[in-house]
Amino acid sequence: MARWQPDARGRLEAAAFELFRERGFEQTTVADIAARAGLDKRTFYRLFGDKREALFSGNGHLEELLVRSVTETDAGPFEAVVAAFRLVAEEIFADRLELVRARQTIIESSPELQERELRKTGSLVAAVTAALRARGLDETTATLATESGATVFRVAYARWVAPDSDAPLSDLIAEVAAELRAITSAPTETP
Amino acid sequence: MARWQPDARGRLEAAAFELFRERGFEQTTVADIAARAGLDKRTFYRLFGDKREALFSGNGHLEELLVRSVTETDAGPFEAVVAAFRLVAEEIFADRLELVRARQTIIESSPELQERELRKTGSLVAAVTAALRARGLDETTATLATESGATVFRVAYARWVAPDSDAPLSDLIAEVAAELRAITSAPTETP
DNA sequence: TACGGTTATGTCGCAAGGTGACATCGGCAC
DNA sequence: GTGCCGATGTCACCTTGCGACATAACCGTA
Repeated sequence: MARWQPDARGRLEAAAFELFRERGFEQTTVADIAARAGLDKRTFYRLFGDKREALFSGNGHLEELLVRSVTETDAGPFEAVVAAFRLVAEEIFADRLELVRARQTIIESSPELQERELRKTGSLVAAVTAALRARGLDETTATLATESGATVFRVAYARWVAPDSDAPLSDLIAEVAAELRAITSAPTETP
Repeated sequence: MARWQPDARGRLEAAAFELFRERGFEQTTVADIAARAGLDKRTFYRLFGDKREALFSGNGHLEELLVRSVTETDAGPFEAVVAAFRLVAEEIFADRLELVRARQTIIESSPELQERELRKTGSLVAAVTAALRARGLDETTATLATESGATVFRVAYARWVAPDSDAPLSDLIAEVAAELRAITSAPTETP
């Protein structure tokens, strides 16, 4: 997979991450990234569709894990999705807090990157929904379960990434899921 | 608000909408849009931050309506959000099905526009969340209620826009909200 | 009505994103 | 070695988006 020098793709990702941290996303040129990786701009565009994509390569792995988890359980749809996110939290995020925070800082600094992240999570959600449907659930139920699960994850994730947090992500997910149940369960009428 | 010719902004929006329908988003150049509106490319960029923005101008109005609705009720957070979306459905969407469908077709044809839409709804959500917090709710509850409400809206909206739908959007929202309650209310264990 | 000031618009130039076409070079099979 | 193939580089190009400056239309006012 690597001929001239090993792992061109990996080098580009690393270079991009460094430069985005050093100068910010918008102040970094694709040519800069390529140069730091010892490659040409054109090569970057052959490996990544986009300048932004260099930051979003782990998503394939994530999706695979989520889909597998949701597929291999018999739990109710919402529970299955929450469990899948907790698995991901432990397998992928747990021991990478600092890295995740740095990445998050970069993303928050650029509207373009926020948009891209939204789309990425959107396609994760779509994949998980498809997996639920493959278990025989109807479209609406599957979508609702996945989206709610994703919302729970996002809220928990935001708490986890916050500078003063210390609870494990997986625990936070469980807590937030419980809160969501409380809010939606009974129509509260306050006169 | 209009000096040389009336409503430059409106003319640009209309031109963009037309051209996006005729040739597609990517095949349309900002210069094309400006030309059809009888203006210059540079003028377009003074009125819109982006080529994409030409499609997302109604959002201000929407946000205002949502925030007002959520602010002026005493209902529980989730109920308040759902009610706000139903109001928007009636006030803004109800009699514009064809327009909305055309717009949706355009958006679905371009990843860039999908990202933008995601961000737009994201900022709507943020505004509504802020409104709920102003009512004294804590961050997590407010976020969860808003995000869940938005999910309900999205699912209902998707059904409504689908080519074979006929039920009013507002009714669909109510139905989907009920389904969400069913899914999250009781932890289903299927051994 | 002539004036100056304000404001929208036009013109010009340019950096950067993104892409197609073609050249080149390293490795591999034979 | 020869020759092929795939990864990379080079070049040219279009579009987005923006800064700087020029221009023209409208406004109030004397």
